Amino acid sequence: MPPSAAATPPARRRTRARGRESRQKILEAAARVAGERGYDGATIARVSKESGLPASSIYWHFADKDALLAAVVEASFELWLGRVSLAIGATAAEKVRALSESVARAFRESPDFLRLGLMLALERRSDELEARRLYLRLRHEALDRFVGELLDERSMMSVADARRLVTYALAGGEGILLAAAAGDDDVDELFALHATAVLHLADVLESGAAR
Amino acid sequence: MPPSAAATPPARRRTRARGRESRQKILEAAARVAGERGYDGATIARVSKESGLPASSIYWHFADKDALLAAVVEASFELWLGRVSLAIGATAAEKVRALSESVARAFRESPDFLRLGLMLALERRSDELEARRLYLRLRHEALDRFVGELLDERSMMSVADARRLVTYALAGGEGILLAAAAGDDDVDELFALHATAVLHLADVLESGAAR
Amino acid sequence: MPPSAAATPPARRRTRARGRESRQKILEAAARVAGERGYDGATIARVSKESGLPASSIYWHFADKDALLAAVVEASFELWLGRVSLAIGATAAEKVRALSESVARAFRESPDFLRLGLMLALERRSDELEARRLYLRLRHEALDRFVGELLDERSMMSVADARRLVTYALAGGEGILLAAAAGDDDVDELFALHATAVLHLADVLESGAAR
Amino acid sequence: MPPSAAATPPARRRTRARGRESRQKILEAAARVAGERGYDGATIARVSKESGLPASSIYWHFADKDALLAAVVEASFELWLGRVSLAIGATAAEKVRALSESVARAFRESPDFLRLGLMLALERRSDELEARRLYLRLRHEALDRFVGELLDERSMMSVADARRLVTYALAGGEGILLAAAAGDDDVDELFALHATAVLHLADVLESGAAR
DNA sequence: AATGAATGAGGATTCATTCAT
DNA sequence: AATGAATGAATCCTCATTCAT
Repeated sequence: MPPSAAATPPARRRTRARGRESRQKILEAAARVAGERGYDGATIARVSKESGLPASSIYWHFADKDALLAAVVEASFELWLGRVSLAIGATAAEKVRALSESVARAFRESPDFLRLGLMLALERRSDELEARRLYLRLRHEALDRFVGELLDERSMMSVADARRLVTYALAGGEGILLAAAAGDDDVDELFALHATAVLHLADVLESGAAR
Repeated sequence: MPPSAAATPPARRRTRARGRESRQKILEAAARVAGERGYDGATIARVSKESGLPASSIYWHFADKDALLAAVVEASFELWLGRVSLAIGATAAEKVRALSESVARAFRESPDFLRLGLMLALERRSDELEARRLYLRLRHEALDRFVGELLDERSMMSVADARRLVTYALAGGEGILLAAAAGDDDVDELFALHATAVLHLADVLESGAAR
Repeated sequence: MPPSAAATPPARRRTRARGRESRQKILEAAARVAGERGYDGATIARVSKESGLPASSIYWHFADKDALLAAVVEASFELWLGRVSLAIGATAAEKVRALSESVARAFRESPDFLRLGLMLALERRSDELEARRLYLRLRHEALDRFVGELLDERSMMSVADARRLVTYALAGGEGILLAAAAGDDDVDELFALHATAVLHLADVLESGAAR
Repeated sequence: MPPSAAATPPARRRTRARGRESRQKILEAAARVAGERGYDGATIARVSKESGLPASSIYWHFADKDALLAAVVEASFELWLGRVSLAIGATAAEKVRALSESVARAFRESPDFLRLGLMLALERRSDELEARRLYLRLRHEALDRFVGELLDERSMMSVADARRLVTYALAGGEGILLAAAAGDDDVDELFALHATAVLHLADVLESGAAR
């Protein structure tokens, strides 16, 4: 049924500006909804209600639902990456510790976006989703960047090992996020354990005795 | 209304038996579909086509979609738990190693069911899903059982620490499953790293220096 | 879904007796349900749940839904008519008064059945309902009987006038039932007014000045 | 997404206007169908076919079936009330007679809408219907208005008596409508009797001898 | 005398999307 | 830069009914 005109029609401003604003509102609403109910659950109607804009307006800003969610993924990922401070430190141990910590922080700060990402990763449908493809690509790129940061100097770890380590560090973080979603609430302790584990693995890998 | 005479009295139990069979077919079809496309993607129409039974027949066996998926979760979980062989071993280290290994095996063998579980865990909708609730409860119970197995003798680990360790072991496994879904394909290596990490954490926790 | 076997399977008794019993239970359940929600709302599933018998058992006792509701109408009408004591009295006035009173009583005592009747009367579907036809026929017959009772002696009223009077008496009662359903709760007062009105009309009609 | 240039600026307000039109068409179709087959019988599919608009369009204009039928009730009631000309007259008798007549006329002219109303009034389901609630409320308001018209000058009747009288007048009309639906076809004569009866009751009530 | 199981048709409602303005 | 209105396909689920046992 017609959405019965919620807010007051705001004084006609710069149309361009309004445009950006609306787009932003839609993106935020979509991020919220998709973070809560996944790709399928993020219906256009729900995004419309949440953003206050009619469904047809969403289609003015985005080609279709897939494009909208891809845009959400892109924007959110950017924000998230920004939050993951670079792993700085003189020794490898320091760098690994810094990496662990920043991952933990980033996970604790953007649970909504990450939940969406994980849901997208789990999807297995035949019609490939652009949003999913993009998430996986960005995740991959982030992983590469972390590897680079870990290695840039004379490290005793091989590239392959560094990649393994970073992959494990990330996967562990995601697993903890999942455990949190499943109700295991001592997330902080889990992250602490994870840090210990990753440090140990770094040690092992560096000393060459790797797996 | 009443027929004039009695019918032929032959071969009893046909419909009864067929009922069980159909129920099973539906359950299997639903498990397959839901493992692939999640709760929302597991439409009744899809399950109907996959199982060969009309949609209305599905409703004879299950109250609604939620009850169907809850039944899937229950049956699959049972199967899965059966696959996780008990963690036997004399020393704590042996038991931890056995635990790691069986978790790894179980994860590699039932990826479909676990994917469904992870998707359910990530859902965050207002209308609570019975299927989700059940999955979380069963996961919790399994965790408890693992803790019990780890502790039953004179262990130097506190109950709390054992729970932490098991939770981390499980979360890590789930994270690796996720990483696999995200395209990191060296799953075996990740599980190897995970085993090393869990063993190390067990050591740390046992020596009392627990965080 | 399968109704999960509610009551204990009662000790196998005379099958014939059980048959009548079941039929009765179904009839009562159907009367209740149909009195509450009308013909369309009286679904076989609802009657099944209310009676405790499976839907297929209902079809063993009744050819189809229409036949079931027709049986309900027949049985209920009989009961109802039994409650309307004959209009006895020496003078016409006394008889009219007796008629009014017994109608009022009967209406107050069988509201469920009467509601069903009124709903059936209001139906206007192309596929004629047997239940509806039967109700209308029985109502007509009851009306005739009342007319007969009013007239059997040397009355000054013409047959046509008596029929008019009885029709009005009945319609008024039905209207009051409706008003009650609509929330006008002083039903007793309305029946009192109605009695006064009918008596007056009897007077008018008898004195020949009838319209 | 944004087209490169502006479109031609001609003839505004077409879709807007069509919207009202469609809504009206749906409302009319629904009134027709519901008047014929009641609430349950008024399926969305039927209304869709009758109105010429697809089912999904009906849901653009109305939240759900209940809201649609409530809108039907509201619109029809308004029309109906408009038809019941005010009860004017110098003496009470004249006013009562005018009331009777206008009620009779209104009943004869809007049988479809009234049948729907009566069916709604008779419903007794657990999930309360908004359409039913609205009908009852409007009927109540109309009753109040009639009472007001009957009383506004120095009348010898108490408010309570006036209310009784009006309630009886209305209930009688409804009963006659029902009798008509049940096949008693001398509706005009019944209304004549009813007028006589109501007039007499007014007399009785005014002379203070009220029951 | 019953009943588990099945089924096609139809129930209300929501979906993503389009189009004229 | 938007948005009211529309729409066909799909959603979940219920319907009356049948049939083998």
